Amino acid sequence: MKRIADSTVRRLSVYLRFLEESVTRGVRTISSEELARRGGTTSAQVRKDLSFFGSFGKRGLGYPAPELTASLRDILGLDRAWRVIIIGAGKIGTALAQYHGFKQRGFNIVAVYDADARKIGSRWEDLVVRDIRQVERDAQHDNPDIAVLTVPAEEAQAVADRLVRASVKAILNFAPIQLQLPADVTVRHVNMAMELEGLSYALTNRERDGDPV
Amino acid sequence: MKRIADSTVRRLSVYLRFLEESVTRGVRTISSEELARRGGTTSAQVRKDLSFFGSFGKRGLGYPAPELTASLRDILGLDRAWRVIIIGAGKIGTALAQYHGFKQRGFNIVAVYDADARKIGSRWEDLVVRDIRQVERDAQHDNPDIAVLTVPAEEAQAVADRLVRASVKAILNFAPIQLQLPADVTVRHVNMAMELEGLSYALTNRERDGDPV
DNA sequence: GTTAGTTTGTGAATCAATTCACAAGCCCAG
DNA sequence: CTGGGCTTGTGAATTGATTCACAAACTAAC
Repeated sequence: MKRIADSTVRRLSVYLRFLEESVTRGVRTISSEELARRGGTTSAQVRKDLSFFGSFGKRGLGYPAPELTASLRDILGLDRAWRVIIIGAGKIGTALAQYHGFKQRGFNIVAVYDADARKIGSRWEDLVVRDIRQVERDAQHDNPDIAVLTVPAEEAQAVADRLVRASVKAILNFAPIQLQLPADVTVRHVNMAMELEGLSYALTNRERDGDPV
Repeated sequence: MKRIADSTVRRLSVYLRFLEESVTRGVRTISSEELARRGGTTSAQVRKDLSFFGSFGKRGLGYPAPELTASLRDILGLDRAWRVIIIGAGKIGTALAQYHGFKQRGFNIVAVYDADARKIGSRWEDLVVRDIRQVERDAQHDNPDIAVLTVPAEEAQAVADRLVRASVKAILNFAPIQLQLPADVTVRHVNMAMELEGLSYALTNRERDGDPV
């Protein structure tokens, strides 16, 4: 199979969310045009994205919503539960750990870690904050699939190195630095400072880039 | 001036962060090669990105770190303070409101809104949670530049419409839906569910896409 | 002042993503 | 069971982003 672009996978996620909502509303069939409108793209793009994975629609009719939903869940690997650990029991880490939307979508938080002795041992719902230094050892029986990194930028690389030693193959990084990692580890970045700066740029250069004010 | 790609602006942000750190360490000069290594890209890419905005380096030597930092701050519009409002006083909104890194970088939170009567009126640091229904009126004197949207997906579009009426021109959207907005409003998305699903896809299809396991 | 060694800035070339455009296939009405 | 009206699936064309590759410009050493 051909390599699928990141941007394609992102869009599948967007389609899936809208599809799930449509299915609960009882929608049976949906067109690429409708998916495009709600996904902020074009119908050709939707059809091309889906065509990488197969032929899901009926000409003249559209896509069967429940079946397409199931196919996308399968493609994205969402029909199993993933074991997630959170590193960093600060503001963001806390908010994420308490957010139940993750578990609902199959991302189960199995442990929380921190380096701060004052936080280690404290309890959150049914989890106890553990010492980051035991993550390599813990990983041998916990087998975490995904690590969410919410530590300060200065510590992020060192923690990431630990995670690599613990055989974690996927990292969601909230620290505003580019992690240096082996090629078999997948990283996604969530960088609010970067997004805000992007907005700052857009506001500052509005005229330049041709948006009518 | 030519339209600058989003991906370019994102990278400038990354370069800036590393440059600021380098300057505090006393670094005087930095090469495109070094910026590339720390920014997860190539030296040609760094030079091309910077060349859209001018000629900042000296051949044979590299870029003067303090001057380049200042230029990037200027390009990104970071030499002024931006007025930010947060909509949604839930877990994420709370975490963001309390995060002082924003103010440090010139993004001042001037108000927090919610629709829930139980939250309205409660105090956070020096802010009082306001009723979302007054955002249009408040905007006339508060003049917010950027709105951070941390409300449930179902409400996000309705709130975004309010923000448009309040003349907000930039939105940072944490809700997992694609907002429909006029062309003169810039949106950036932070979608953790999407990023996690991207990791799920990568883990599921690891072999396919050629990463040695 | 000359030379060796660097590193930038940038057109040209390549690679990747998106859009176009239309044949093929399906539904439904009559 | 036939024709009109839609919508998919997909090569081809286009647009956009990245990488290549090298002349130009600088430093430092002698």
